[in-house]
Amino acid sequence: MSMIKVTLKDGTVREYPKGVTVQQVAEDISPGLARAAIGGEINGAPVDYITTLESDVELSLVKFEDEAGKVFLRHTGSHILAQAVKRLYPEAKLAIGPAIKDGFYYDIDTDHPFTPEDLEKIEAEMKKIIKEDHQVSRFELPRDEAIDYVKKHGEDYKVELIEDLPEDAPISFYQQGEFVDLCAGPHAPSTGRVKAVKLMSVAGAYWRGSEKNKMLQRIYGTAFDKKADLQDYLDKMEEAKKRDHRKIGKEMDLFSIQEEGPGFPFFHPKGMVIRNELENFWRYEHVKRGYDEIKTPIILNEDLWHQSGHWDHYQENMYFTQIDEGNYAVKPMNCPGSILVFKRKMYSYRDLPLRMGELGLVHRHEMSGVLHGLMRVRCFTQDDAHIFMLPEQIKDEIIGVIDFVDYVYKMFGYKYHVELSTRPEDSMGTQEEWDLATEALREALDARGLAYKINEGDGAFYGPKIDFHLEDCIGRTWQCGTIQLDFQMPQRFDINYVGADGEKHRPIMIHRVIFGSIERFIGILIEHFAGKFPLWLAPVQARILPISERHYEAAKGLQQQLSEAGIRVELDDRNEKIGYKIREAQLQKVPYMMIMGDREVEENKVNLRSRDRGELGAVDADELMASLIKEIKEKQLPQEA
RNA sequence: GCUGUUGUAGCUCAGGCGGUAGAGCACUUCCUUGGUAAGGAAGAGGUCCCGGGUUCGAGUCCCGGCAACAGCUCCA
Repeated sequence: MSMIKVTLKDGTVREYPKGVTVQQVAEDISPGLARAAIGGEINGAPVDYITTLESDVELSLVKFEDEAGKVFLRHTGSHILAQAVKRLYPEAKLAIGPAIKDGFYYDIDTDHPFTPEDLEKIEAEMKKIIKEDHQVSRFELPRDEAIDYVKKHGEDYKVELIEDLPEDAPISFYQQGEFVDLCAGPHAPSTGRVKAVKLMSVAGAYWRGSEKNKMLQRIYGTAFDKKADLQDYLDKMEEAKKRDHRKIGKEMDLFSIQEEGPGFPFFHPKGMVIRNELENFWRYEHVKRGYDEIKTPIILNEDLWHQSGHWDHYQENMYFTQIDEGNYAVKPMNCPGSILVFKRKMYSYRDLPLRMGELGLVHRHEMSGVLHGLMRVRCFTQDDAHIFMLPEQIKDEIIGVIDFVDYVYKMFGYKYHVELSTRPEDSMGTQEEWDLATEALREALDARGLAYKINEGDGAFYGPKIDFHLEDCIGRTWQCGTIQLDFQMPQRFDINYVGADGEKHRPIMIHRVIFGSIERFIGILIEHFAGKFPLWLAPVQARILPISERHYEAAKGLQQQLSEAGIRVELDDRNEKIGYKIREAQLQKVPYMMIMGDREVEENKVNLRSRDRGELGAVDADELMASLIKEIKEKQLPQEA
């Protein structure tokens, strides 16, 4: 019998007979390890416990707590789900069922719509399957036999999947008990390894992700190897949902979205404070970086949109209107307006780069199903800017914007990831221009050493873009900042500058936003801080809480003093106990509470309580004011106790 | 837009089998003047999302809209 060498992660080498399984190796290394681990990786590629080793390999074992281990387990979870569904609904056809972040799903085609009660039944059946502890085994079939096999079982979707597999790909099946599924693996060794499972929700999903195809039912679930981990996960999700900007927005009375205007948010007084602070900050930072500010109209003649290409490439997202006999459109983007401002006069090459910023209100007809609080709306303010420049200025300008975005996001304590979106199918311009533009963005990213992923075909219709994505409370990511390089609009609008040679030349254009949209950015902001805004953004920065009526006058004096210093302060002179007033202020996430009773009034002090750090003790009124102003000016982030 | 779920007081929610609505919080008034997360009492407050239909009678049953939520697709 021939022997093979298995090199383990720690460098030790062992010899085994050819055909040894990963599980046997694990058992051999340490008796019991096979219970603690779930599979392995060979050269970084995950493999099952049941995988047999045919030649010399480097093997590392995957444990339950590893990310890879969770994927194994959840993949098996999705098979258990499919098995349970087939037991309860034998006519159901299976599509695909992968592991995803935090769980798994399975797409199922059946006329029976799954209700929440059905999910409970299915989950109960899954627990039975887990208890039955079926061994998971793998087998391969030649292509024809594989197709016959799934056809025989009426799994039409699987037929399609096999037909689309590459010619030489092995076609593998996984079996657990009576259930067999086409699957590349890897899997947990047995269904009993899945110790905790929970079905989360059902939703529609198109077969192969195309809305032209039939909509299937997707059941989402999650699985863990310990019951306690599942509970932790559910608790965490519960906790995260408390940060939902829609919930906090209502509780703190920041904004609302009414039935009368789906996707058109209303900003309340306290929400406006945040908006205005952000805009003030935005203006200050833009002036510092050499931007001018403009404002262009919301409604413009239809011809303009023909010229810009929006008519051909963006029409289904636009709102239209009529004025006198003329056709007009509500702007979905600010660029054409900016270009008209550029075109009003002749610029010299000495004026470039010309950076024109605009807090521009745009309207886009988004499909009803995609609206989501402030994150996805139908009218929003882009913190836009268009940079007109010479070809040799491209790289520096892009880098300048990348640094600008980084500066702003870091200031809020955000983590972000970057994507580079390339040419979409519906687009204009030549491939050379697109290649050039894409390459310029790539170079700038590389120059800054930023990691990014490529988002194929997701660019704007006029150019490729760099996208900056921020996370919400439950880990969904939202595109905020973006930098788009555009060779098209300058041509379409025939804009020029006069070069050193006295001739006309075509400038190149960058479209960019930092916040993305003020609305979305506020949504992210709310979830990021869970409503506990830094002092400079807090709608109410301080609340004065007098102990009883006889302290009202001194409290009013302090309120006056703070207001005059520009601090947003409220006085709670309701006839309530101090504990009650503190509770309310705390729930409203007011950064500072100033308690005034006999002691404080007598000594011209306040007893300061911080939202994040609790009681801070008596502070002299003047000192207090100075420290508040400092904290606001420095835009300090909240400090936890 | 598609699939599923939901829509009752300002907010969060109850209302088995059809008989014109209830709780807690918030609000108003009174009592209480209380020192770091809810003092007490009384009161006011509802086109039960909208429009049809069935019925002697619809918050409840049927049909059609609208909106929200989860996901898909699409995007800042």
